[in-house]
Amino acid sequence: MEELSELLLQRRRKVDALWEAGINPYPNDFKPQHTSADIVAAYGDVEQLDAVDAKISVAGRILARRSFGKAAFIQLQDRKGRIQLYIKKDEIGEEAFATFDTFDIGDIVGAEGFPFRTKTGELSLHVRSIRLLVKSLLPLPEKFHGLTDVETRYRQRYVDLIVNPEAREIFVKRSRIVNLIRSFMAGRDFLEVETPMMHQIPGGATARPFITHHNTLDMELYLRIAPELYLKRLVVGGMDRVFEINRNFRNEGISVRHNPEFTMMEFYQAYATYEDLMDFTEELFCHVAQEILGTLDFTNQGIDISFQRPWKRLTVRDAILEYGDIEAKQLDDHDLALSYARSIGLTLPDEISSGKLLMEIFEEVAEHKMIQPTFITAYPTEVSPLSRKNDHNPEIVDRFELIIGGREIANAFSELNDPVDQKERFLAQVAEKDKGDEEAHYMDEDYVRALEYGLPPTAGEGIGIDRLVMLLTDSPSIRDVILFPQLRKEIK
RNA sequence: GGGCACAUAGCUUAGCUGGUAGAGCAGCCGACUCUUAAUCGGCAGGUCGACGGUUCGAUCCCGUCUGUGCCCA
Repeated sequence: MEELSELLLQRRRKVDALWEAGINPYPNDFKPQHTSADIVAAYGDVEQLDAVDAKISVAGRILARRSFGKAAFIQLQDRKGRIQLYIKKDEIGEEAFATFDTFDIGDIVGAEGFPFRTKTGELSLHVRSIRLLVKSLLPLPEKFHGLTDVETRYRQRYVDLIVNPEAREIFVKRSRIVNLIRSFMAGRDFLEVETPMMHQIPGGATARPFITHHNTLDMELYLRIAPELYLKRLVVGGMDRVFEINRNFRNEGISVRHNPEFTMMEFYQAYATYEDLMDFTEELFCHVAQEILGTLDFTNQGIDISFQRPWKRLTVRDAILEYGDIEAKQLDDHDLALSYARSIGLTLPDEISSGKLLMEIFEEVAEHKMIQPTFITAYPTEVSPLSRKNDHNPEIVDRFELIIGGREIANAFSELNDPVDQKERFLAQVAEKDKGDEEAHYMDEDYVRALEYGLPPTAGEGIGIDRLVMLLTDSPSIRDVILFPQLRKEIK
């Protein structure tokens, strides 16, 4: 048995005392008929409440307590918010008041009473009866500063949610954002589907996968890094408009922008191009921002961001020329571009390809500077093994990434649907993998077979939901928008 | 993986040049029938993240480890 501080022993003794008195400290027979928000909605505008003879019942956690000997106020928190309760000895009786006196901050109670206003005008519940529903054994953080230690906030999110209303608001907003996206997609006749999270061949992105093992099949499996190849198989199957909102897993570093598991929406639309998806993305993001924020102009971490359309569109090359300190002639010459890249601090091998070099320079000099929504287009073919080649220039593909606040938020392209070309691109990736590139694609023969049946001309897109939520909730870290972010093992 | 910073009571924290810790809230006892960071009186609560080292003596200086944050790869 662990040693408990006096503080924790006191609570445990109270529970023991309740059991001894024949009172269950964990009953489950109280049915609240109202929430704190119901009371505000019904009586928030009513000045004279003397005549109101409503019977209100609420349940929630005691967050604060102000006692006066024969009367007391408590702050009750339920799923909708907070409401003040007024408890008077005269009203509930001597015995009940003595019991009430043993209730602690953190306990969950059920109460019944009628609405009234205090002398200072605060809408409150005048309690006729109050019962303990759950005895809490652990003290909550203090009322004024709340819980600020970030480690505890992430490890014990339940405490964060109890004492920090702004934490709860973020997750309420997150839920609303996802719902808005779902209904937007449904409104465009997209079908929501679920494809495997466990892949025999990880594909659809350049990333290191998590590896697991299936015992009965005695087979290695990979947690998916993207659903892309399965969703496009569905388009082959005639499901012309599909989307999936779900988790991807990438075995990479953890930072304010990266969690090993994160949420993406991927969607595929047959007979559409990547250019159609730029318009689509503007419409979707503006719809969500308007509903969540009530505006298209907002601030994120102190920086003004505007979703006013149309959004800027730039090629990778033009973005480098605009934001970097390099001339076109220099950038277009491989050797000059390489020495430029090294001059700005990049460590690159001599044999780096032109496409990879271009992307390295782009990420170093341009990406983080693009604060306003910007579609970056004309990606090198060799870094885009699943994208359709541009009809006029086979060195680039019909692809865009959406950058907002200096971060990649979405990635989309017209899909490569030529099975011969796709097989060649896979083989090129396999060659890269053999050379030691752990992020290169695997060969997926079945995916090529699906393309051989015929993938309609299609465009597809992935949107990082966590990063979108960060943007719309003004959160500095991805951990603030993921309920239980990944952390190291807790030390005892 | 590299650099910098942080770890003191349940929570939020102070702690000088090295002499084994102080507060607010929460808690306990008492007073108080309209408070809202309620108020007033009293009390209790600490292996100073862990392990080593230096020292007569370490929360403090040094090293290693663990966890966390920020920056970089």
